[in-house]
Amino acid sequence: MENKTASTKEEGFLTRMALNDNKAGMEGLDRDKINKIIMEASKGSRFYENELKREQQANQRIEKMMLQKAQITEQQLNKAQVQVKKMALALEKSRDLSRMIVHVDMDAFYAAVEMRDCPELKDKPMAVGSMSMLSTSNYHARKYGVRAAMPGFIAKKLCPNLVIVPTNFDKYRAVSDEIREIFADYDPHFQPVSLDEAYLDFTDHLEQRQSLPESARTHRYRISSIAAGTKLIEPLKKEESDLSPVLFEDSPSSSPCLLGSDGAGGACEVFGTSVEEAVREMRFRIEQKTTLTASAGIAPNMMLAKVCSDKNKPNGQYRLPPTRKAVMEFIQNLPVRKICGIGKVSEKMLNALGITTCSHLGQQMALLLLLFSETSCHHFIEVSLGLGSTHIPRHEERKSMSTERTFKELSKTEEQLSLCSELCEDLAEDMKKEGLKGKTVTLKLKNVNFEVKTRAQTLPYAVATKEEIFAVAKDLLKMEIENESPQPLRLRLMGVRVSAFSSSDDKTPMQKSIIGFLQPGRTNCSDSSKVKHQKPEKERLSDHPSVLLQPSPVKNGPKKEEAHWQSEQGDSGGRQADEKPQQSFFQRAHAKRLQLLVADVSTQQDGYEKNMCVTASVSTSSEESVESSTKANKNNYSVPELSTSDQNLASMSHARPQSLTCPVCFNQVDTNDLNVFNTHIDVCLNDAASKPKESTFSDEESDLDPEEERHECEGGQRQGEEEVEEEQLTNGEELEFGGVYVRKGQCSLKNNSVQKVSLIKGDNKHVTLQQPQSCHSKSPVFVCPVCHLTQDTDDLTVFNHHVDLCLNQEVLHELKGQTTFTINPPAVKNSKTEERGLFPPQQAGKGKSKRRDSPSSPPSKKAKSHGFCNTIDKFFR
DNA sequence: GCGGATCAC
DNA sequence: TATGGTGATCCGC
Repeated sequence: MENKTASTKEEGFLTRMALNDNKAGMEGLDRDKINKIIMEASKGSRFYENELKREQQANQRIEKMMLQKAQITEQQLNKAQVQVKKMALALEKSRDLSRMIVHVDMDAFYAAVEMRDCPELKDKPMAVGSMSMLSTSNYHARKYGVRAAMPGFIAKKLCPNLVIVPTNFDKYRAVSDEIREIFADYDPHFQPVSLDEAYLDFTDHLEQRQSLPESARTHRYRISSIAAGTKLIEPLKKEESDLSPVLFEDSPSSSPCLLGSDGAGGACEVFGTSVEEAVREMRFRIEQKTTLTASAGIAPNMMLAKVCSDKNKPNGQYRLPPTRKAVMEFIQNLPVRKICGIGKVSEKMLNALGITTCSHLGQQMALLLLLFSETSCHHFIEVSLGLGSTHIPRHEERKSMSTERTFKELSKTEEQLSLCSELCEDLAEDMKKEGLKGKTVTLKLKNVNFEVKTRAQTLPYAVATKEEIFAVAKDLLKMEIENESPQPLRLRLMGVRVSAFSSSDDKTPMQKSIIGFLQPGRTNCSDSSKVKHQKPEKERLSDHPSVLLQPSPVKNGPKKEEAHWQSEQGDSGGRQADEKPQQSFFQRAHAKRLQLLVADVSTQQDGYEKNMCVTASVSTSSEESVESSTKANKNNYSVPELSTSDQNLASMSHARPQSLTCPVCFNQVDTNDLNVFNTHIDVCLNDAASKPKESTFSDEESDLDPEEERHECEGGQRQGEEEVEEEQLTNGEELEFGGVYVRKGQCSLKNNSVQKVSLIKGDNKHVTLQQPQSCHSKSPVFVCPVCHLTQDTDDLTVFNHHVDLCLNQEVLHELKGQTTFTINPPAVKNSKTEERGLFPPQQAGKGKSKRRDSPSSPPSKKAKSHGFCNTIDKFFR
């Protein structure tokens, strides 16, 4: 019995992890032997157990699907069949066989580059990566079952002689640039998929090619002594590498060289005018330029081209003729797993229905229509007809940016917060390079059992700086820590992602945005103008199993390492994050007010700012330690020193594992439930509204519990500074700045470093900026009066910038007619007409669907802002 | 909008 | 000793 369970488990694991000899160079291997070794190396590990769990989940999905299948009636099936026929007919009508789509894929790219640069590796089994993970392997190693995405230590068991070379992305990027230069000669709008892969549309080139003189289709061999057709395996010498092919260069050699001639140009080869010849020429040029080989597929659409490029790998090409007959024959026995977008799980689900090839897909379409989602079915039916994208999409804007890191178990809160802070810093740096700002921050966690969790929060404004991102990520992390307490979170990976990027307008000056809004009929080319297609009503079983398909490989944006390159290709202009934005009248007026406010406060900030310098230098050094250890060995993450502010954070979260700080009353709210927390804030805001001119600013310490108070006094080293500050403070003094009142805080206790600044808005509601909460806290804590989030900075300029951003967002919302932040009924009323007049219908619709909480709506995060009336007129009155 | 899951490279 | 990082999409809530 036990044996049986064990073997079932092993089968389950192998379903996911076993060698698939799909991959080129993997045919005819001793599968059983290889799988046995993989199993022995994996069994009992946490990874193994997690894979089993996932396998079971997949099986449950299949079971559910099979149950549904059993309930399908003949009638339903017939009806679906009619529908399928209709769909197929429509699709057939739209079939376009006129394009010449090429998919190029470098052979074992990273490994090939390393072999080129280190000839000793040529005859050895080698792989690129680390003992933890391999990126790719050469063909020699593949004979042993060593493949990409396999951990190096297992690969070593399969092939003890395996040489593992660490990755060198700079090098691959450089080679990739060379290849892409060639791609651009055939299709200037080619689409890179990764460093070593791209889709090209050869249609236009072929048209032009017909009238190209033979000389323009003639290319020299890089090394003249090598006869045509043989592979170039010698390493490139420096002086040779500069020899370039004749085509597309202002080459003087107008007359074709004779094959095998030893003249100045060396041996030449003349390429014909057909698509095969053109692709062969491109591959030839790649090889001459880089000494690396590429494979290519030629077909009338991208889906087929991708499959074709795999057909004659390595160093080969395959052309699928552009006829319906040829396409359908090609598809006939093609395993579904070969289709881009159908992965392990989808394959398994389809297999469970008896579908293994694309022709099965066509035969079972009616069934699939009843069992799968509309998106999936659409993809399936297209695949079954051999259809795919016939035009290569232009550069698409990225939708998210993230950074994540795997490390040895990390369980201490302060270390986790510190790491989180670093990830945010790295991410902010990357985002700055592309001038991105996003509204959604997502924290990703993987525990030591390989269980992955994501936690996201969407803000009403876009964030970009480390402080802004960390402010959110930190809260998300703390929440998870608290949820797990008293057990610690035992992490092996942490990641931070920012998405929901603002449109280019949001990144550019406010003035432009406003003008854009006010110009009737002009589309404000923002992300919100790109509205997703509304899904039509589904005509299927209500609870269908879903297969998550990647409808088109091209939809995937560039991988991170290509982002830079992409932006060089694309427009990218005028989007620098450090660009000083032109300010609108509104912005200037408001900024001035804030500056006055901040200047006043900051005269009391010198002490803090000095401390900030210390903090900054500490975190810089810790960044380096991670940076280097990450690059050298990802699994050797060393915990950096905590910055002072992070230590404070850590200790705070330790002291109060179940609480969040209310930005209004500054009491700790004993919950980790955001809804509860929001309700609390709502109550506070209501209180603040009903009790103007007091209470938000409390000059006694009753807000803090005794324990908190004691903590605060432990630090003590800032006493001197505190005293100076106290001298500068006038208790209860209010300063008015154009309708915004600032009341400087007072400190009744010597050691109390609490300094609160109340903004009293036109409607007499108090917004509080909170300064350091405790003596040992070297970084003051600012709570944004607009978004109410703790801003993890003690730099007033940064904080000021953040508040500005928030306010700007609100102004934008106002102008768009999104009235989230107003409580003024008239604003709601007005906005409706504005929506119609000024915005494209989708946008108006979006605003409508998004934020029309009825008055009876329960308190929510969105509602919490209702206490502040940040309408334009109120702000700038 | 969120979270889990799948997929590609 | 040891199983990645980045980006995208889909689906069910």
